[in-house]
Amino acid sequence: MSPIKFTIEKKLAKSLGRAGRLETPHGVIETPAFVPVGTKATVKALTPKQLEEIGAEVVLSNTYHLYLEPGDELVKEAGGLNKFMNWSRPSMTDSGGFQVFSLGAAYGKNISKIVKGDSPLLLEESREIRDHLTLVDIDHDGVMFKSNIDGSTHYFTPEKSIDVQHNIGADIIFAFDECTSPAEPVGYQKEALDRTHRWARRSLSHHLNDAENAQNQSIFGIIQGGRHEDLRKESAKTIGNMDFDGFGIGGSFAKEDMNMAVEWVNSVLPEDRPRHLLGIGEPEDLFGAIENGCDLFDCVAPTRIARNGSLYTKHGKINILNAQFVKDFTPPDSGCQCYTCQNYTRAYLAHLFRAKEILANTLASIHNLYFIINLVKNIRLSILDENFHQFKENFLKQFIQLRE
RNA sequence: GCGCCGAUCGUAUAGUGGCAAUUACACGACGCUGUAAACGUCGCGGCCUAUGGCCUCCGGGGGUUCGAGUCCCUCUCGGCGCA
Repeated sequence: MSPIKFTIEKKLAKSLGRAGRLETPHGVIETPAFVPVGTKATVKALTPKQLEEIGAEVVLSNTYHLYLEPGDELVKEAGGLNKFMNWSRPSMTDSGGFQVFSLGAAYGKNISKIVKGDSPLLLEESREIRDHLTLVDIDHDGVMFKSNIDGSTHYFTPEKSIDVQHNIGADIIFAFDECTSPAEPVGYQKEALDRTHRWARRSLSHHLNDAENAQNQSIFGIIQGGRHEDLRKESAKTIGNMDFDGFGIGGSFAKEDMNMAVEWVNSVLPEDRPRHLLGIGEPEDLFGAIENGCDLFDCVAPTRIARNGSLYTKHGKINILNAQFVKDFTPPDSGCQCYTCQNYTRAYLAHLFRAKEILANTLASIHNLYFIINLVKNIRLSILDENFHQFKENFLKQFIQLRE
């Protein structure tokens, strides 16, 4: 008996999209929904109260980070993630699978899990030999991590990840997977995919063997397969046939074929369980992902770019540090109903950022998260109101700026 | 008046014969997609027939030298000391 319950309220005509509700032990998530990332049991620069006011329905923390600091046992002792961080709504933890990528293939390199379709990384002939220094060593059974904090080594297996996630105690946990680099050739993607599938099976059975935790926590399996249709479909079939409560879609895409890759996967996955597109969350990406059947999205982008001075507006992103905003006394995004836009000007934010004042991070994060969360809520409404396509067109027409 | 020290990109600095010249901050721009991230990258004298070339440049003037931010003389300004 799964601790979560997913119901589809309305389907989008002639596509895989849907609006629904996901009931969890800490309350309901109306889907599609954006999930703010609170890696170390905090969404950086924001209090849980601010998160609630913004409209966040769920947050995602990270197994690897909490294991290292302050330690999953301590989180358990504190009463679990929700109690520890004073968050009363639903919670999730990522399994650490992303760190296999970010501390591994991506370590020290200018590489992102999403690359442009014309990126040289995708060309066979430009691929480098995998010999650069990383903090990760993958083997059949698990992954050796070298802590980015103090250099100590830690071995993660699927069982270890699940144990840690049980201690942390989020409502939804993820199977331990290997998030691959988009620069990996298809042969490696296949090898990694088989490993991820074996690890999924082990994650699931280890979770279900712990009856007490399995009663309170649900587990999502993760689909991989890079940008290859056959691998993606194989993965969706394999993971979809396992008894997971929901699914995560992970790994690397070419930006341009993300919609297609998501469509490959979601056309194979059982439709009665929620699908979480891991790590995706730029506005222009959300429409396609929702249209192609994804229900949940987490992404660091809104909060990270906020702290670095980029703000979403209905006309695209702006860099508030640009000289043109120094004397701009209009709100960051005029018409926006968030606390920041209701009370502060671009000039003030520009000042806070230039002065490196800590409030800059908070006000910018409030705005960007509100922007994205509200965008997804409005997409949801547009599905219920049957005007998704009109809403999408109107939004993107304004948002995708015509650059020169 | 005498002596000593100092003057280099907006600011603070590095540089004791090969230098368009170090570093930091500031400034300008860009990037960030399951957070190694309040971070990172690039630019910051001018011009061009521009992965190279030319001109100008380290308070002013003069000198030594193949070559001077660097050595010498002198002036200006500033600091300190002695009168």
